[in-house]
Amino acid sequence: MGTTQLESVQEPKYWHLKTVLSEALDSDFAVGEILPNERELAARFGVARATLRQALEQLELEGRLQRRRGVGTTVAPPRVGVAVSTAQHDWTGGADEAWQPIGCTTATAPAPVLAMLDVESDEPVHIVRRIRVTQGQPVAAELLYVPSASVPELSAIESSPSAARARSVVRELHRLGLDGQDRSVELGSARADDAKELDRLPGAPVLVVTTRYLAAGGTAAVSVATYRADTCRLTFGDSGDLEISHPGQERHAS
Amino acid sequence: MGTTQLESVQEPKYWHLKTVLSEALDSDFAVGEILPNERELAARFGVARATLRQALEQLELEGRLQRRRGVGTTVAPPRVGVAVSTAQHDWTGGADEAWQPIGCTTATAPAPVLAMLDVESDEPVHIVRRIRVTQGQPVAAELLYVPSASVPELSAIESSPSAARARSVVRELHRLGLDGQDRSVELGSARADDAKELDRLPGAPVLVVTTRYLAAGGTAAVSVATYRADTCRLTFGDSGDLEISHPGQERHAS
DNA sequence: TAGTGGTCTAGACCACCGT
DNA sequence: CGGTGGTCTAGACCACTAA
Repeated sequence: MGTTQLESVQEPKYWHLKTVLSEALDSDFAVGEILPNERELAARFGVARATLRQALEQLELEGRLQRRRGVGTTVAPPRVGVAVSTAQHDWTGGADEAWQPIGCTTATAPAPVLAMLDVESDEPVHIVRRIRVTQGQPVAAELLYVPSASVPELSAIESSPSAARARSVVRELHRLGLDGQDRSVELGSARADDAKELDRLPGAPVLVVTTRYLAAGGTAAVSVATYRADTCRLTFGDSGDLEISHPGQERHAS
Repeated sequence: MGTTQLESVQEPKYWHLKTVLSEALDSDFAVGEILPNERELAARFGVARATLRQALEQLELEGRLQRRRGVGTTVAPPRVGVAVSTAQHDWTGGADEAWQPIGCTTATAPAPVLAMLDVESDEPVHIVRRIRVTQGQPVAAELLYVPSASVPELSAIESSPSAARARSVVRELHRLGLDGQDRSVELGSARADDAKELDRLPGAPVLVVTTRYLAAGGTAAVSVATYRADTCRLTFGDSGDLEISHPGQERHAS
């Protein structure tokens, strides 16, 4: 009769811990503040460190915490909204929020990408490496696969430096007007090279945005961009191709 | 001199394990096949079970494996592409791929949702619960927040059954033509109730799609949909509002 | 060098599923 | 019931950062 939910102790410890910590973050901590270290937190809650870590991992996954080896655990700022639509493809460099070409190689594309490109399996394509920086922080690393056919004017300058050739490829790509673009988003884990660019450890959760750029009835290029899942909120502006506003830039815990 | 990368053994065991397993999955296993259990796999690779589990978790995160308590670990099929755009909002029920209204309550919206709605903090809104099913599998659970002002014709029938009222709200919502929709995607972990609908454990990784439906110059409704991150690939059709095709329905390991 | 988070171990018990 | 994955423990050592 009087038993108010005495049976529901089936809840795992780490899950309960996560809830408690989450509420503490809302009320007792400011953004950027550093938490006590894991060993102390574990002792304070009377659990093993592995259990405490399971809770912290969840909170980091949700973008509430940020952990750095050798430093500590800090309260993360709200996720930054990054626009993923309306031809950011048109900006090459410089601006405060833009893609920065890093380098360019020529090789055959991996199978999943090949399936989206209109090229032969053994035909090498340009692979441009770009980094997206927002508010001083790297948020995404991209591989842009561009068939030679899409940038016919690029034959002679093969021996130019990698970063310069990257810019050339992107510039040439601009000359093709885009007819549209297919896009998909899925969860992934950062490869070693992506992790390095994103200042994360390998295996960190990322949002993989695959974009197929359509031009002249075919696939002009394919982009595979990996966004930091802990710090990013991808925004899409479907409002009738109007100017995209910056919707939820400010959002706080409540 | 002749040392070819002898120093790079800094790679964590679980990371190397993941790579080895991933390649084994590509070559030696078919979709749906069950793997040896964790204790045996750990023994076979000469690592602790916790380490083996770390590798399996990564592979599950990437949608390569599916694990079910009491059953075992199976090879997952390729992720299913689910369209997240172009008014699926217009289908109420029945079709093979659609939202199924489950129930409806009336309460005040949580703070983040409130910030997107044009209502007072204490004003209750309709909260419609819907499930999205694709190919017989539940892929998403949604909470649709609808201010009373958006569905003015709905006053009298308060006492109808929950599922019926859910359908009514959605039907009424259709009468407003949509002017557009803002959408964002971020990583989250499944709440207990969502996890139940999605046939997953609480905390499972999900893609949270937040949509703001615009009508008559204001926000007509806000949808918060949580998609299973392990089985779903969200697709967006930006190709000039054309008919959306079903792009990567077939993709295999290579 | 001291302190942090990241990795790893070798166990134990529990919740769940099918038989 | 036996077997599976899920949770939890109490340690140990390592890689990294900053003072």
